[in-house]
Amino acid sequence: MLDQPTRDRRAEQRARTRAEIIEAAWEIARESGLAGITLRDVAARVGMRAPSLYSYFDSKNAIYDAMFAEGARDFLAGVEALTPTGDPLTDLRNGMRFYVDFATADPVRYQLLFQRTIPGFEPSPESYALAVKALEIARAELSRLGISDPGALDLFTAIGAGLTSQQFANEPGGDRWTRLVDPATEMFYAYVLPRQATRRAKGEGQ
Amino acid sequence: MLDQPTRDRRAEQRARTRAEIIEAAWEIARESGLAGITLRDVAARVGMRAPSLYSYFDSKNAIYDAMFAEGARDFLAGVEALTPTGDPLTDLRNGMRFYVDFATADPVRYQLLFQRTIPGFEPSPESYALAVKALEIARAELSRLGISDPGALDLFTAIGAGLTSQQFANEPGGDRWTRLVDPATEMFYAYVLPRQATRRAKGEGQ
DNA sequence: CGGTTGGTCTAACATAGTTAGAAGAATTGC
DNA sequence: GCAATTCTTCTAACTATGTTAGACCAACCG
Repeated sequence: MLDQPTRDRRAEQRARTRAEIIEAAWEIARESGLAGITLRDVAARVGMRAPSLYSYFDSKNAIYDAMFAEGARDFLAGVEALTPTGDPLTDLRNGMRFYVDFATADPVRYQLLFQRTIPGFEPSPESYALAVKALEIARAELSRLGISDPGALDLFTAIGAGLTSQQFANEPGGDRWTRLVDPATEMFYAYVLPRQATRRAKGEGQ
Repeated sequence: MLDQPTRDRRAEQRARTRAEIIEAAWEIARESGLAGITLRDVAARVGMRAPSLYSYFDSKNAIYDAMFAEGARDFLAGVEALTPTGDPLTDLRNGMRFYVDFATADPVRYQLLFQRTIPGFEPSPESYALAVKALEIARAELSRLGISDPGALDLFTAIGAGLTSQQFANEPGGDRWTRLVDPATEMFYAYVLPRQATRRAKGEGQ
């Protein structure tokens, strides 16, 4: 029973250091912006010199990618935690509200996840898949609410993205746009409702 | 009649060179992205070395600012060229259509004007004022259509911005979101119409 | 205990934006 | 017409940043 060490202490230490590096990068990003991250600063914050980071990440973009993956996991977890009530308007409102809250809770994270703002950075397929999965859940949920037109989902996400991006671009920290989540949801729902009814009447929905 | 030279040839030459530099910067941006502009490349394209550009612009960001101003002037000219028909739905559609077309016609220009994507770059007040003026025209137009609720304008711009940003972020070059301009406009109009009627009935509008 | 692996370092490179200061060209003033 | 001034361009260099090469040292493994 005392044979083979079940823990790989080396790997554990390595994972801890990686997490520490990511955390330092988040801190710097929140203080100086996403683009304000420099490897020398990150390294200094974890008590290293810049080149040492390359034992843990292949490149600066690999650090961004790890941050992206972390953010995408948080987003996915939040989406999965949404508990549909069955009332379409309420569920739509909660969905858009979650999106906007997620964005305003950590603008830097939002910028990394949903805006193409780091020159030369693209998330790896694995990281991106997390974000895609969250959207797929949203799509399935809308479908469950009877909104199966793909254009409707695109329109819905565009409204959420528009409110958020306008907020950040024109009045960061304020709520001039984000306070429009409820009316925007009502607008959207009022628009898709009759179409949905028509489709159902024609036997297209289910 | 032959006294004082009415033309300042020096200034004219200077203005020409400045324009040439800006044009070279646009070319590089369209080829390699906004962030792909390097002063050495720009200089090479106009037959100079990088430091010489500093005779014409205080910094790289000053070049971005001149590009921003040029784009904002184009946008403003387009907005002013919109000729309202008086039919609200048509005018709204034309307005959003113009915005989306302007964006897709030159993504790099759109990125510079409407997204915060160049680290450390902020348009100068003079340049920004041009963009603000365009929005002011849009606001006045909506007001003329009877839509005087400020939230309505914000919602309208958010929809346009959302469709555009989703298009660029998720399917650059395609039309999955931009083709939703017409339905989105109808959705918006159907939403504000009754409210507008109510306000008018109450004597709030004019 | 000796060899291997892994982590950290210093030194250095390439590419950026930017500055200093010299050299040359164009314009202006007498 | 020439001298002084101003403008333009250049080379050289500085700083900052991502990244690589290679040495050193400690920890682990047989």
